[in-house]
Amino acid sequence: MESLRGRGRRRGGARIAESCRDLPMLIKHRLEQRIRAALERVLGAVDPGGPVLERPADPVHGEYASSAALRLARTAGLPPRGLAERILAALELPLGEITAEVAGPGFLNFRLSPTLLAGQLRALLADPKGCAVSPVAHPERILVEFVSANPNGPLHVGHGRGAAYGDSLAALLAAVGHHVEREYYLNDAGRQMDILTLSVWLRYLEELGVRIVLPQSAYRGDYVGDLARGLVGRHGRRFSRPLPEVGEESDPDRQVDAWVAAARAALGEKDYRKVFDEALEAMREEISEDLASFGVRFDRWTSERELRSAGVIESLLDRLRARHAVYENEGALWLQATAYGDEKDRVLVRSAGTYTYFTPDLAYHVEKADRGYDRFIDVFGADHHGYAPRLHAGLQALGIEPPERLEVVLVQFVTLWRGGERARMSTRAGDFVTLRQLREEVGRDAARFFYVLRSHPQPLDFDLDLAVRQSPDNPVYYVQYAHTRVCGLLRKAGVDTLEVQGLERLTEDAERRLLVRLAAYAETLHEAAAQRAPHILAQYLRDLAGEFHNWYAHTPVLDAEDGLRVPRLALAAGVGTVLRHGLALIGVSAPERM
RNA sequence: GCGCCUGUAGCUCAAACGGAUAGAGCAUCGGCCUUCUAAGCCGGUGGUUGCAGGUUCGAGUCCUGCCAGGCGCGCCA
Repeated sequence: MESLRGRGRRRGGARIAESCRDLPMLIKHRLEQRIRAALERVLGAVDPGGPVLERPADPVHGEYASSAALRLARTAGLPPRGLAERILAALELPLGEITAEVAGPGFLNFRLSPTLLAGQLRALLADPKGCAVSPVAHPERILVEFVSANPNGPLHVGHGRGAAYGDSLAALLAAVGHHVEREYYLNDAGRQMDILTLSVWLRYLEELGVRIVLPQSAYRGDYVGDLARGLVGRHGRRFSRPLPEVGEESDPDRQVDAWVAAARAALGEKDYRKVFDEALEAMREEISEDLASFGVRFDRWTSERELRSAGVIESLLDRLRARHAVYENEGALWLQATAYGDEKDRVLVRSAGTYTYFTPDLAYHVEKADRGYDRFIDVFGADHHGYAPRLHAGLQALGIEPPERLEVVLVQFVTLWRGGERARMSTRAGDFVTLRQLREEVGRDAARFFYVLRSHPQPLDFDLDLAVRQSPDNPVYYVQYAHTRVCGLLRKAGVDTLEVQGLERLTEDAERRLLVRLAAYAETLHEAAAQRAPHILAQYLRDLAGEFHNWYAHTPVLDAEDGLRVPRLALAAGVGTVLRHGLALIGVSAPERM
């Protein structure tokens, strides 16, 4: 956990602080340290055996609570409440800022003073761009690799979840002070690309009037036909050849490989490469456009093909051989993955001489490690979970330490429902709803918010009919509307710069709840980033919007009684600032009017 | 068969290394627009947290065993 920089604001201070990184935004951590210190004074060095500080569900228990006395009562040989009293006596609280009391069976409850809350809001308003979020104590260079869908078909709604998750995660990590890069690994060299090339060529022949039968493993989505028609448009009959004769194979994989070989022979290397390149380029562009209009941009697209031609695979194999981590068996080259925690040894070079999917991917991860990141996070679909131990094994075999530098996050599947029925999603069969269709139907904001509202290890049911039909009821509008209302208030008030005095007078229950919620924003971001869980942020924003709507509906702002207008405007401005900041992190717009 | 993930209101989901009365949205029922945007607010109904044990002051959360679903277990990617 990060430690706080700088000292806390003293009570009653009207001055606006120093620089934003010195602001005491993480009250929680500051309080936590004091409690630990008090525990040590009372009991000596002990393991608190659990969290020292929690957030009680019920506001009557204060803003923070500690259950440490309950847990430590036995080892201390004291009744819980008695121990809590002693801890309380030993606690050096910032006087006038936080009050504490013993409650219930032995909880310590903490309440933030209006002065402290006012200071938090002041700090927030002084830093609208960064929301006064103090950075982590140890910023890391982090690479987040996500989506990385094979360029052999359009992105579908499953990829959309990975895109929304990965982008939001990267934004969160950056917001708490890490140096973050977003990367897409483009599998543009593998067997799947050959199969796409074959599929496009066969469709192309069909466009020219040849009767064809697609091999079982070929791609058959509509987009393949689009690619084929593009070829016809640009190149006419340039790729026209007699349909090759390919013998029957019982194994679909071998069958399609035979077809690929036949297509390559028929077209010749140059024309084969041309079809390949055009299909690849068209897919790459489509993917990148889809992502861009989904609000997702990558700092880097790493091409497998370029990695290969740079010789990374050969040097990977050399390094593995030098470390005696590979062996030959039945004509194939195997990684001794079982020696590094994997369930099975893994083939790197097939007996046919080609590489498996794993080999260039491992080389890619080695290249990432060589680039010097402190951490690289892979966002994978849940179907890849068996793949993580393999990558870890490969890196360990190379002596790349520590193992936790590679973090694999698994995002569960999206099940799509349409007309009350599950829609199957298979790239190969071309039977899927694309990310583009989703965006066009439900809109980018709603789609991104919906995706990220659910925790990523949880399978997601995406009901298209519902998402379309209920779009005005979608939670994203609820949050956006709160922002709109803030903008309306400030617009009507006609103020550019807000005075930040008198904030201590915001003492209504609803105002206090909002102040507390705003003060917790920074620690919420830290929590969400540390847990790799953007949904924590999304849920926070929804809660904040809810508390704001409630307050707004019952509290006059522009016509507030004596002297409350300015503080209330400031409070609204604080809400607007956090909503804008938080929505930006999850790629959702914050409109000024709706 | 083995491994990973999941099981919470009618539906979709929250619940921060175990904490106080398990919360939202949708749906449903009833109120609130001459007053800062009703894409809103207030209230009601709705729960044996899959089942059975265990650990302890305390379990949706941890352990064991069942049940149900998803995914994986390839010289596919």
